[in-house]
Parts: sequence; structure tokens; C-alpha cells
Amino acid sequence: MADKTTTPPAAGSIRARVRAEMIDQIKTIARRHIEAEGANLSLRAVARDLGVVSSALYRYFANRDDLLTALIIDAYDSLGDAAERADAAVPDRSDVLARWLAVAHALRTWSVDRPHEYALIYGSPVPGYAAPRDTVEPSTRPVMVLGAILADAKAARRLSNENATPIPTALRLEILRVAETIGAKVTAPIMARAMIAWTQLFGAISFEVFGRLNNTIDHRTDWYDYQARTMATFIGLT
Amino acid sequence: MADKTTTPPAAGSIRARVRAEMIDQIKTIARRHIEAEGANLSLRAVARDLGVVSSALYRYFANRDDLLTALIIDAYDSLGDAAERADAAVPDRSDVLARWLAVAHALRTWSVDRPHEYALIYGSPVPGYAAPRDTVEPSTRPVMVLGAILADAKAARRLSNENATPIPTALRLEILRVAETIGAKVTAPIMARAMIAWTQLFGAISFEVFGRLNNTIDHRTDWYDYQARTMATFIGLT
DNA sequence: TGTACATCAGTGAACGCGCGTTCACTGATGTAC
DNA sequence: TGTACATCAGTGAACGCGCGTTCACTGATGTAC
Repeated sequence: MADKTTTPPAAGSIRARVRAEMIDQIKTIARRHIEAEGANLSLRAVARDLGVVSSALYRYFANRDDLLTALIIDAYDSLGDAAERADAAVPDRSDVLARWLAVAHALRTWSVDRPHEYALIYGSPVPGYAAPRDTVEPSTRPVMVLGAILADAKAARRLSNENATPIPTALRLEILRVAETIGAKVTAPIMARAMIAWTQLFGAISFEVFGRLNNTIDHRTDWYDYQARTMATFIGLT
Repeated sequence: MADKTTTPPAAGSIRARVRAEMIDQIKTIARRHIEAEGANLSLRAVARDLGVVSSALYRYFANRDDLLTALIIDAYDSLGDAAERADAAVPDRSDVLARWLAVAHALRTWSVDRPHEYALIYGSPVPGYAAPRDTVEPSTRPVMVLGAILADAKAARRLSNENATPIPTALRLEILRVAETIGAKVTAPIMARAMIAWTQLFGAISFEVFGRLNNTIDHRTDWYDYQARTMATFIGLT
């Protein structure tokens, strides 16, 4: 959705390459602005930094929201990449605990390194911006990694079988649908535990990124690691 | 911090009452704007809705940030009130599970009813706004309720004694300092569990309020209740 | 290989808008004697 | 109880600013014959 304004030139041509580079540059500078000032992205400011007149940007993005959408999709993809790479880097695929911890730390590191990009995708919605459908698929990438770990954990019988409070039927079906979506055919109580743990991780990251830990917890890597380990035990990953 | 501009008139005078009402009206309208458009609060828009010229607001608030600060403090106080009232409404003070659930649901209800006010205090920081010290104390009110429940649970021996992974010393000390701050003299592993559960609750609320549950979980009260109960068990509350 | 034409990137001026904040001012309301 | 003065709330004009977006345009780059 980067070029709604004009039809792109024939693929592979010089113009197409230059155009793609330009789009990259715009996004890079826009990302810098977001890191500096949050979601109040200004097209004119981006154009200024690019050394170009502001109307020139309309050759590449139909409007401000379109640029924001591109950044949001990139952010999801970047976070998804980080999670996938962290998972893939664990040589022993059956060591689901190590994989969980690797992914958990990758999520945090990515977020702490780019607080405003994190805020863009997991913080308060940007006022007046409605995310289009294109963002849905990229937004699921991180949780798909969780699905892969769960599937392998199930195969290796490394999941909690602890009994829990009964789940209302309608909710149980929704939870099972999530399990199916992320490709982990586990029972509802197990999937629920995984979702609770996943929610906990993002709660922990949000607390840290949004300043809730200030003047309270300084040993943040340790604290996060402790939380991730505890939640691993909670799910039953060993 | 409502009136930095002029010294307030003698307390109890008619002018003082009118002035206080005016401040309330300004804040009420500003809150409405925040609910409608997020943290992009415009003084001129508030003045318009008040039927007053924009410069008139400067009689009551030194600038835009001051008004924002007042709203943030009010939001914390309002959420703190809700949590305290929910806790106090449980007649059997030794039923710490019921109290935990009551408080958990009060936090969620308050947040879902005022998504943008929630975002103001638990979402991405407002760009260009630095919270002054006055906001620190109100911001601790909700977690103080957790402290009270923990303290009573400890007295009633209703806390988990499950062993957990060891906690690095420096982190352990910080966790114990949190326990002390909220008035619950519990061990570090127990306090850590409580903090993890607390983080989980806010993660769950953020996911719901910020739209992460869209097209996934529709039975949100049930889902939240399930999470809160599971985390109660996790802490050991019975 | 050379020419004629179409496509594209970027310019510069302009539109209409909203914003936070300052300042000198006018009346109305309170206070002191 | 009545008057003189001080305090305060709100006005209206102005400041300087930045924003998103449109539009007719100029050159440069590509394409077709």
C-alpha cells in the first residue's frame, strides 16, 4: 500500500529501484521522528529532513495515514522477525523452555530499543487513525511463534496438565479457535494458560516501556527474566 | 496545582466556590474531549465548549500541561477510589480471594468505561509531556489496595508457598522494598508472584482496551474473570 | 542509433485551518474604613 | 450603611507558528518506433 498515487513503473527498472529506495528513506526518517516525538507524525517535518518539499511525499504515499500504516506494518514485521530469529537460534528444538525464554527476551529487547515503535503497535491507539486490514496479518506474526513452541511442547509432552477452574463454553470455543489459528492443537485450559502468560509478558513490557517501573525496579532484565521463567513454569514448559 | 496563575481567594468565600466549580467544569469538558479524541487535548476546543474565550482558561490553569496534569491526577484518584470501594464492599475481610476478584473487576470496569482516560495513565506517554511529582502519590493508590489484600492474606496464611526460581539479590531487595511500600510484609517470592499477577491484570486490561482482543475474544468479562481467578490461584489466594 | 513522445519526480505557491500563549482592557464583585 | 479602592473573571485582538493537502508547473528520465 505504499504507492496508491501513481501506478508503479515496471518492476526491475532503474526507476523502480530508485523509487523503492526513496520509500525506504521516507520510512526511515519517519521512524526517527516517531522515536523522537511519538505518534504525532508530521509529513512536513519528514519532508524537511529529507531535503524535499512536503508535497513531494505525495508521490509515494497517498496521505499521512498511509505512511503511518506502512510504519505499523513494518514494526509488526520487524518484531515478528526478531521473535522468529530468536526462536530459530535455539539449536535444540525440543528445548521449549529455552525457546520460550529466547522469544520472550527478544520481544522485550526489541521493544525497549524502540519504545515509540512499540507504543505504535501495542500502546494507545493513535487518535483519528483506523488501522486498515493490511495490518492484521503482520500483527499476528509474533504470536505465531508462540504457536510453534506450544505445538512442539505438546508433541514433547511438556505442558502443564494442572486442573484449573472450568471455562464457560462460549469462551472455551473462542480459546480453541485461537489455538487453531496459531497452529497449536492444545486443550483449552492449556491454551488459556499460554494466553495468560503471553498477556503477562506484554504487560511486563508495557510497564517497563511506559515508565511504570521507574523508581521501583532498576534491575529490569533480571526482573523480566524472572517473570518469563515463572510464566514458563506456569504453562508447564520445562 | 490548579491555580498557579493567581493566588486563590479566601477559602469559603463565594468567589472561591464559583472558582472551584469553574475548575470542575473545565476538567469535565476536558475529560470529554480526551474520551473523544485521546490525549491531543486542545485548550481552545475546551474553551469553545465552555462558551468562553480561550485566554480565559489561563485564569485557572497556567498552561495546557497543567490541565493535563490535573486530569491525570483525577484519573488516578478515580481509579484508586474504584479499587478501594470494591475492596471495602466485600463484607468478609478474610475472604481475600473475593477481595482480589472484586478489585480486579473494578480495575477493568473503570478502564473499559473510560478507555482514553485509561490510556492517559497506563498507555503510551503523551509526547512532550513530563509528569510532575504531584502525580506520583495518586498513581500508587490502586496498588496500595493490593498491599492491603496481601497483608490480610498473609495474616490468614492464604498465600502460596510454592518454591520458585531463585531471585538475584539486588532484584530481591527491590521487590522487598515494593512490599514494604505497599504495606505487605511478605517474602520476596510471594511479592514477586503478586507483582507478576498485577502486571498480568494490567496486560489483560490493555489488550482489551487497546483493541488486541478484536476478532479473537468476544466474551471479555468471562475471559478477564478467568484470568483474574487463575492469577489468584497463582498467588495462592483461596 | 536517433528522434518524438509519454511518464514520472520534485517544485513552489497557495488554501484554509487550528493551535498555545500574551496583553491591555472592561466591568463586576468583594473588602476596608 | 455608604463610599473608595483593590481584586478578580472574562474579553478580544494579536503574535507566530505548524499542519495536511491541492495544483499547475518544469525538467529529467525512460520507451517506442
